Amino acid sequence: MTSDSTVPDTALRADARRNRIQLIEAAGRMFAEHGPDVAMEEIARAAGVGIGTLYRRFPDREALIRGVCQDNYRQALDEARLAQQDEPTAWQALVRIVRHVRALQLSVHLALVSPKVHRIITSDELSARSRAELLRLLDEVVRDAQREGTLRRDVGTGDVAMLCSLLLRENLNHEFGGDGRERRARLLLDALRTGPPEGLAGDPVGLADLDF
Amino acid sequence: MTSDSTVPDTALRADARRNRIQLIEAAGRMFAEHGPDVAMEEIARAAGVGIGTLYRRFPDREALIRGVCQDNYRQALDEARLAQQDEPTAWQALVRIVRHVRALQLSVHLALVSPKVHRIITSDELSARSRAELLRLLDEVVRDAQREGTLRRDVGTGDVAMLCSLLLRENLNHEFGGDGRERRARLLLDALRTGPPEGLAGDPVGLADLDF
Amino acid sequence: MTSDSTVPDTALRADARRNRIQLIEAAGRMFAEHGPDVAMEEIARAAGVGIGTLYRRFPDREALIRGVCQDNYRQALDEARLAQQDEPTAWQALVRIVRHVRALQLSVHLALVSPKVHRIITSDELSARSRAELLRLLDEVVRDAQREGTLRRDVGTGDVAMLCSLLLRENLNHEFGGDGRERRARLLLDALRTGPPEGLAGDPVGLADLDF
Amino acid sequence: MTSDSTVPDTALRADARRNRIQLIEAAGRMFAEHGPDVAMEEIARAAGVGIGTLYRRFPDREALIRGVCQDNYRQALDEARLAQQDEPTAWQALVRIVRHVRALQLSVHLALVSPKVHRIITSDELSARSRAELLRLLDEVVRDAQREGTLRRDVGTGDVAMLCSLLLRENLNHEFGGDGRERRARLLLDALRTGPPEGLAGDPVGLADLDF
DNA sequence: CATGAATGAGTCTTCATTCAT
DNA sequence: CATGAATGAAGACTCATTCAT
Repeated sequence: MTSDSTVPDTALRADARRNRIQLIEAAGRMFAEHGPDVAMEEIARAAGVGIGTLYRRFPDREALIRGVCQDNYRQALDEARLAQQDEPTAWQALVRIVRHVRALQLSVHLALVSPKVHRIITSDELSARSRAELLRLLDEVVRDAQREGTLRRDVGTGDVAMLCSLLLRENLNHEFGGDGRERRARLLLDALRTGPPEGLAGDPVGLADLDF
Repeated sequence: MTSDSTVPDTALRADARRNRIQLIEAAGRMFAEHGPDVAMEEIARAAGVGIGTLYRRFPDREALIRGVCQDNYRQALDEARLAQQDEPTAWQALVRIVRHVRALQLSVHLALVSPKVHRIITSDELSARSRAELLRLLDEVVRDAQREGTLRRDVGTGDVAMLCSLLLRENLNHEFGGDGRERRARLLLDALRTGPPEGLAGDPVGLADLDF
Repeated sequence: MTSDSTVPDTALRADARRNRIQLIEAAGRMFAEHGPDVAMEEIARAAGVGIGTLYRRFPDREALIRGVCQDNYRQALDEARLAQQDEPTAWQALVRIVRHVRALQLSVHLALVSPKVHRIITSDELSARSRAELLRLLDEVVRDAQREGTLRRDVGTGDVAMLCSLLLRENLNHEFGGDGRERRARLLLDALRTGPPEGLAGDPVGLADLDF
Repeated sequence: MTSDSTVPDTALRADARRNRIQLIEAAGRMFAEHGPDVAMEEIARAAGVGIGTLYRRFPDREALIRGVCQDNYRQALDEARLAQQDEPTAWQALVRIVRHVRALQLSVHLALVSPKVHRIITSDELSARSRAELLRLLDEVVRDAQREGTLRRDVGTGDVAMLCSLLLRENLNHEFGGDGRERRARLLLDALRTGPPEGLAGDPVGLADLDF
């Protein structure tokens, strides 16, 4: 669940490693709920450790954000690999990636929310590596799907990535109601398909359930 | 550019009204660049007034946010009305609305960024009225477009609104490079059309120019 | 009710004089209720004038405090003179002065409350004159009462003044309940009388109705 | 000198407890000298700690005021208990209480000075308990003295308490000069005695040495 | 003259980070 | 190592006073 190539897990005593994991998880939860400026002390409390321990593990807020996002990227990469391996067609792999690669949502949200966080994440070496690997994999799937004839030939991997990114910008807290997320994903996939649109599940969404 | 039905402009002395407008504009710029927590003093400086003047006009940060968003909503509504009036077909009106109603971007961004701001905006009476009017107008256009046969019949006004919202979640500052925005809008519109996709302008976007 | 030898009333236009009176009265009320630090703007509002008008009449807070207290002292002096004139015996005059010279309460309270105000009042020329006159008059009454044989000979005018001052320190707002004030005045007078104590009106005060 | 049943001293680290005591003492001194609105930073400086430490120990001004007054009440209660134990007659105990229970002076002064402080103190649970205990004790002494025949039977414990309160309203800073305080206490006690007044020590106080 | 808008210095309070226990 | 106490810089907000309308 949590890992960090810079500070190999095995270099830490069992209890120290447990603290690190708890901190990353707690920080992720707190960032999601209260934004990237939550009080460090709140995070420590949520992780069940003292503020001093937090700072021993992550020398400042920036390091903690990096830690959380690295964890994020690694999970996303794992999920994407599984999708590519398990699905019979490239299109199905793409669909699964687009619809289910949620792990990145927190990182994207944080970057979106704060220019400072954006800078932190884009300049992080470790995340950059996972990101590159992830895009390489997406690129394979995209090309395969185009070779299959299931994906429009006039879109590039970058286009697909941008649409994914759009989907990831869903609000972490106050979501649109109901099955909105699923409908949006399907509509976007329809935009990418060759051939006529699939039917949409559920009823058309009316004026209600909009939060803006 | 700026207006407010609660505190009619004409109730303010000329200089006071000018300050109010400058403050709303400066605040909008600063919120966009630095998020909803910019120092109030920075905003005042950007508007070229003293901090006291800011607080005289807007008793606290919340009031200022409300002011900015009310202004936003009103502009969005004006633009949407023009689109409906000027365009020959409902589909073209819809396209124009989807692609050009940018006025709301700041409000949506702010709401997205902070649960607190989300609460402030959704509970603001004046914004609520503009929002309702805007949705009513969108609803008309959607139904007309469906009657024309240009818009898929299995989507509702809410679906369209949600896709707009997705587009509005573009990043205010560090944009994807180039014509990304335009391509995304077109792809989304393709998802809504009846009939085969239009051709996309420009070249497929590759792996470069992605900011996550 | 209000007067000021420094700025003779007749030097002011009718409306200006009315403003001055309203300001002194409003300031007195606000000082009593909210202490000597009430916002100047509140005072102006209570007087029904703009803040600019207040500052035109009293160049700063200190001047306003002086104005209020001068008014106070003058009223107190008037009341004391009446007591001396009207009462048949010196003891009765003293009793009336001790029990009824309430006009000074606000000034004493303010001086008690804030060292700064204390300095302002004690250094005010005009108030000083009234105060001296008041003490001279009290001195006469005290000596007369001692000559009558109704007042203990081992107390001086200063002692009597101090007891008055004690009584004036009653709380302006949150008073002790009921007839406490009257009982306290009688008890103090008993301490000054020759001969046995008069009976106290009302029932002994129990533990209830104490606010400290 | 300082204690607090809510936050037992022993629950604090040695250095933290020392800070708490220093803060209460410094705050008491500063409140007495400059009123209940002294800058928090001044208090911190006077206590020799940083502003942050003050706020860690007392989350806001109100809490600090409560802390100071709780300390006050407890000291007053201790002194009163000693008086009751040590003095041979109830009258002597009463005299000692009336003349020497000075610990409360600061609390009474603060309550007198500001309605807000008054509210804070009267609504504080811990102070309320000490106050009740203090009054219960005074009640015993009053009844005993009446049984002894040394205290007027037409006064109640409430009357005595009110006179004490009057004495406590002495000015904290700019006192009347000289032995005024002692004379005032004696005069008040004379008002409460059965039998003829005791002689007053010192010379009658003249017109000088009056500060209003 | 009266008004109320503008100004900015002064306070309170929070929180990231450091360091003694 | 873990803890939580101490610190002070930073930012929100208030209000006395000045000045343009």
